[in-house]
Amino acid sequence: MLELAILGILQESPMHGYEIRKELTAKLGAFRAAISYGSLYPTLRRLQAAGWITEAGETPSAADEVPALTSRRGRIVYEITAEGKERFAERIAQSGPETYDDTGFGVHFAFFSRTDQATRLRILEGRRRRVEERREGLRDVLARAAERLDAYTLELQRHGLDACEREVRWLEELIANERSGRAPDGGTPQQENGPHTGETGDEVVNRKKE
Amino acid sequence: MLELAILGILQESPMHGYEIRKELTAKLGAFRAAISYGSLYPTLRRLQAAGWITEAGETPSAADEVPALTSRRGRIVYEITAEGKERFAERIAQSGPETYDDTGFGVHFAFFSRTDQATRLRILEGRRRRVEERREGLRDVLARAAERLDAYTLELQRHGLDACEREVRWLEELIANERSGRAPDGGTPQQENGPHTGETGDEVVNRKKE
DNA sequence: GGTTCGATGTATCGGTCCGATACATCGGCG
DNA sequence: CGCCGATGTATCGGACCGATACATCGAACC
Repeated sequence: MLELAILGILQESPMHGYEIRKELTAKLGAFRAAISYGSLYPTLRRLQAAGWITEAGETPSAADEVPALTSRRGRIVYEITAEGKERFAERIAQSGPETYDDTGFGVHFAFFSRTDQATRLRILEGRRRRVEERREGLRDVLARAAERLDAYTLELQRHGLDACEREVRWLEELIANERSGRAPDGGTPQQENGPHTGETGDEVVNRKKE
Repeated sequence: MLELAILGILQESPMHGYEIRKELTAKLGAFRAAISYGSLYPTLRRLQAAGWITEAGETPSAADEVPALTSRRGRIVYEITAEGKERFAERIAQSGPETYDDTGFGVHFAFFSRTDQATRLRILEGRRRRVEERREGLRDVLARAAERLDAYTLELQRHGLDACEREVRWLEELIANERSGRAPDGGTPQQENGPHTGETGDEVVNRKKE
C-alpha cells in the first residue's frame, strides 16, 4: 500500500523522503495516520532497487562536480521512472480485498484523478459493499446480543453503526455522481480534472508551493 | 493492545482462542477489524508464559484420567489468573499516546465498565484532544492548500473532517454524561452497570449464549 | 555574538499485527 | 457414505509502527 502511495505522490513531482511523508499525510490524512519513517525509508530503498524510482539530480550535465570536498549534503530527491509509472497504473487499476479496507481505499481514492471512471466505480462499489457488511454485523450485534453487552459497549456499537451508515450514504452520492459523469462535489463537470487520457510522461504539474 | 483486550474478555468468562476472537470481534467491531489468528495465538502463548492466563479444565480433581488413549481433543480453554487481573487493572487505568488512537481507544472504551469514572474521563478527554488535532489538521489543509488538491482529494478531506466533527460531538456528550454520573445512553443512572467496586474474583457472569 | 531550540532531514531496530496457509475434527445434508 | 462448511489450533513471512539516534539550518532570544 505504501508502495502505491509513494509512486502516486512522486508522479506529482520529485521529492525527498521528508516531503513525501508530509504530502502523503496531507493527502491521506482523512483515512490513515501519518506514515512512519520506519516503513518509508525501507520502502524507498525497495522501490529504487526495483527500478521504479531513481535518485534525481542526476541530470547528465552537472554530475560529479566537487566529488567529496564539501561533504555530501543531506536531502535525497527521488523521482519516478517510466517503469514506476507503469507499475502504478497496474496496481491502481486492479483491486483485491485490501483495496477496500480503510488504508487501501484511502490510497485508491486519493489518486482517483489518475484513474478511469470504470475503475473508480468498481472501487467505490467494492468499498460500499465492505462498509455495508460491517454495518450489518453491527446491526446484528445490536439486535441479537444487546442484552449481553454493557452500556458502554452498546454505545460503541451505536457510534460505529452511525459512522457506517454515513459512509454508505457518502459513497452512494459519489457513485451517483460518477455514473452521471460529474465531479465529486456535485457541481458541473470540470474540464481539467478528468482521468489521464494521455499516455506518455507529460505531467501537468501545477504544484506551487516552495 | 491485543494483550489488554484478551485479558479483558477473559474476565467475562474462560474461553478458547476461536471464541476469544469472536467475542472480541463483536465487542470491538466498531473500531477495528477482526483480529488475526497470526497475532492471537502467539499472544495467548505469551500471556500464558507470563502467568496471566492458564489453561482451564485443570481442576485439581479430575486431571490426567485416560492419559493418551482417546487422543487429545482440540480446544484449549484459557482462564485469567489473579496476576492477570492485576495486570489488566494496571494497564486499563494508565494511558499513553497509543491509548488515543482508534484501536487503543476502542479497547479502553469497550472495557469502561471495569474502570472508575476518573479514568473514563481522562481517556475520553484524551481521545477528544486527539480527534480535535486531527480535525484541525484537516481544516488547515482545506483552508490553506485547497487549490493544490484535486476534487477527489478534497472530497476525502471533507468526509474526514465531517467524521472528526461528529466524533468530537459524540465524545462531548459522553464526557458530559460522565461528569453528571449518568450511564452513556443519557438516560437515568443504571444500578448494575457501574464500575467494579469489588476486588476479589467473584465475577457476575451473565453470558447466555451457547 | 553566542546559544538554544524547533523544523528539517536520513536512517535503523525491535516489536506488533496481519494475511495466507495448512491441517484436523465434527455435524448435517444429499 | 462422502462431502462440505463451521469450528478449531497453529505457523510463517511480510508490512508497518514507535522509539531512537544523529546531523543541519535558520530564527529567536539573551
